[in-house]
Amino acid sequence: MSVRETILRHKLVISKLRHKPLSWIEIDRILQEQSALLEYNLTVSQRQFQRDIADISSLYGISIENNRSKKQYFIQQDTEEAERALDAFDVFNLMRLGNNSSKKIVFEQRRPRGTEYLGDIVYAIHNDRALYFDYCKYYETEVEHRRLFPILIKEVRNRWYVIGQDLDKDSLRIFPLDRILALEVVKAGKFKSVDIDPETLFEHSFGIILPREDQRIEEVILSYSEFQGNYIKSLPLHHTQEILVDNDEELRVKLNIYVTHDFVMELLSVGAEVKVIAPQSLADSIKEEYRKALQHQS
DNA sequence: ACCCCGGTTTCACTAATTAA
DNA sequence: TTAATTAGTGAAACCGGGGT
Repeated sequence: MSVRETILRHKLVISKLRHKPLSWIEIDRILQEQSALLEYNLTVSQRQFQRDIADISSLYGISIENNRSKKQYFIQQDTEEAERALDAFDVFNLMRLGNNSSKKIVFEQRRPRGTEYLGDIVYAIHNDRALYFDYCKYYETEVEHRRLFPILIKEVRNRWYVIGQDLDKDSLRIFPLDRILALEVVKAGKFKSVDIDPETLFEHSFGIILPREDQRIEEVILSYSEFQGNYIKSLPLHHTQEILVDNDEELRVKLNIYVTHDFVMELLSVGAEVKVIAPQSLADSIKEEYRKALQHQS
């Protein structure tokens, strides 16, 4: 009957349901078993369980539904957000339950990600507001004031970015949120029409680097070692990734993207695990990078 | 000692779905 | 189509903990 019990119950229900759908009878049984195991009483009435479902939905954005023909509850998961919500929920619980500086859980060290501004920025985008903020170009040293008309926010590799029209420079700019300070949402009606489709803007970009004016989308074919191929299969480089060959010698994939600097760096980061099949220009620039790297070492 | 609050249970009822 | 079963909802009462 404590808050702790409620949270524990939510966690248990979600993790079990995530594993497989369960009927109320089964859920009740699981809660009973766990109550015997732990020193908490997690058993509740079915009515309360209904409220839990509602609470879980509003707290974590995870929606539990019932399949009436099978009489089973299950987690409705057909969106990316739902998946994200579950991830966030896992981490949340890890941090809560593994509390008071347990040495058994090691989190990656990271700086604040600027996510505290996410809400404001989303609001500004929806309501055609401008953003005024200070931007630290190089960590903490110099700060410049920026005025931006935000168009979209995007997450790339655990970092959030806001993309918009710079009101002073009158061009499209990208700012990582973790270097934004003192953000203000300001009314700025006149800077409206920006001719950009957020859906397609980054469609063929590897990360958040926008292609140059004259840059073309290229068909990139890569051959990964079997070992590295497993990573590539589970976490595709790009949503256009297509598997051409998958055997015990190589994983060959095709991507349709702009070859930008960050993409080249990504390929370099796995060293000899990847071979560029096409285009030749990319293979050349990889070779060139390695050649320079060799020269740097005495 | 007392009250208040929030989570919980109980109960009565409705809605949806399946079985007959 | 109807009856039966079960999920879902609302209201009221209950109860334990925390604060005054």
